[in-house]
Parts: sequence; structure tokens; C-alpha cells
Amino acid sequence: MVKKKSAVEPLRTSDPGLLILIAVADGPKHGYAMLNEIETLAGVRPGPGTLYGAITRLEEQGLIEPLESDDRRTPYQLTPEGRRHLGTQLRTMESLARIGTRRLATA
Amino acid sequence: MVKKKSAVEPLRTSDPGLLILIAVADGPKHGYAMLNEIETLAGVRPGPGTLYGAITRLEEQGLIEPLESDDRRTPYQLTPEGRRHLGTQLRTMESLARIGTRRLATA
DNA sequence: GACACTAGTACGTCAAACGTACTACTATCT
DNA sequence: AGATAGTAGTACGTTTGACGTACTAGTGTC
Repeated sequence: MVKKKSAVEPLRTSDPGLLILIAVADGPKHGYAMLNEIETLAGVRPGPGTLYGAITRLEEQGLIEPLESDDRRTPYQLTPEGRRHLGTQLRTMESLARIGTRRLATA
Repeated sequence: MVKKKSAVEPLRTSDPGLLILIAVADGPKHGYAMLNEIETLAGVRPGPGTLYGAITRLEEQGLIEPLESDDRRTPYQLTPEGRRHLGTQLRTMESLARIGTRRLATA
């Protein structure tokens, strides 16, 4: 995960898997497109090893699936299972972020 | 990270470091207390190796610092740097959660 | 004085995050 | 045509750190 100058503060707690799920949540994307998306979303640009490794694992877990490839790029989309999984993760994340923010403000 | 029955959906994307920072954000806590806090916050209970390993790294990074120990338990608190760091992480997290949620709802 | 809970240390394993180097195709410009 | 830059990925090796297990030791409490 390489830090880059960006609009958002880079998310240091890098779970490439989660970032990928968010990246494809608004439509299928191939690997390289995910990279750019993730960079604007989270301020980090994973190296290829990180990205394609994570893609493979997500596919094995049934959270994303490949579409027809034009043979140079393979787009992936969320499976229903991936959609469900992402939803619960996002809810926990948001609750955590809210709690943390409140604590910082109070204490 | 051991999954446990809990109020929140367990956060699978486990960055114990971030969870610890949130746990001590409302006051100093020793390791074992963090465990319980993290369990209610995130639905996971890290093993001791994970927890104390993460504590050591956070301390090395200057994000938390130990207080006087009564020699059985060592409480840790956020440093100013840790406070700042946690703040930016939480902001990115929340923005990410919001974007993801919106995408899931729309698409 | 046995049993459960608290608080941690020590240790080893394995997944996966990460960067580097490389291939190959496409597009643009001159 | 040739050079250069951007796109899209593969291959590979290193190292970190997440994780669990086993263990020690102190503190209640029944």
C-alpha cells in the first residue's frame, strides 16, 4: 500500500478486500480500474500483488465473480453474498467510526 | 481474532491497532480491559498474541503510552499523536462507510 | 483449598500485505 | 516508423503481523 497525495487522509488500516468490495459496489470493474477507484476513495494505491491477491481470495470466498473477459481485462462484480457481506461490514464500520469520533470529542 | 456471539456484526477486517485506539479513546485501559471493550465494540475478541503484539507496535509508533503500573496491569493512554492519528483514520473510515452504503442502496 | 476469573508472557505458524521486476498491448505524438 | 506514456496484468520473494495454544501467576469467593 503506497501512500499518495490525495483528497482523503490515507486509510492506514488496509484491508484491500473491503476496499475492493466498495470499489465494485457501483458496478463491475476490472483490476486496474479498482486501483484508481481505491486511490480516490481511500488515498492508497495497493501494489499489483496486493490487489490481485485480494481479488483471488474474494472470488474464492464467493464475494465477487468474474464477467466475460475481453481477454485483456477481466471485470468483477459483487455476488449477492458479497453484497450482503459488504452491507454488514459497512454497518459495523460506521458504528465504530461514530463511537470513536464521539469519544475523541468528549474526552 | 475469535468470532463471538455479540450485538454488532463482527468486523472481519481486523485491524487490532485501530480497535485498541478506539478502546482507549475514552480513558486509559490496561490490556485485559481493552479485550472486553473491543469485544463489545466490534464483536471480536483478539487472542493475547494479537492484542499485546498490537499494543507494542502502537507504543513503538508513539500512538499510545504506558502509565504507572501497579505491577500486574499496565494501563495505556492515547498520546496527542495517537489522538490526531485516530481522528484522521475515523474520518476516512466514516467517509468510506458512507460511500459504500450509498452505493449498495443505489445499485 | 478448589475453582473461576483476571492479566499477562512466550512461542510458533501461516496467511497475506507489499514492493519490484517484468510482459505485453494500446494510444498519442512527432 | 519510432519513442514514450499509460493500461492491465503476471510472477516472485520478503516480511509483517494476526492468530491460537500453552503457560504463569495473582485475586477473589464459595
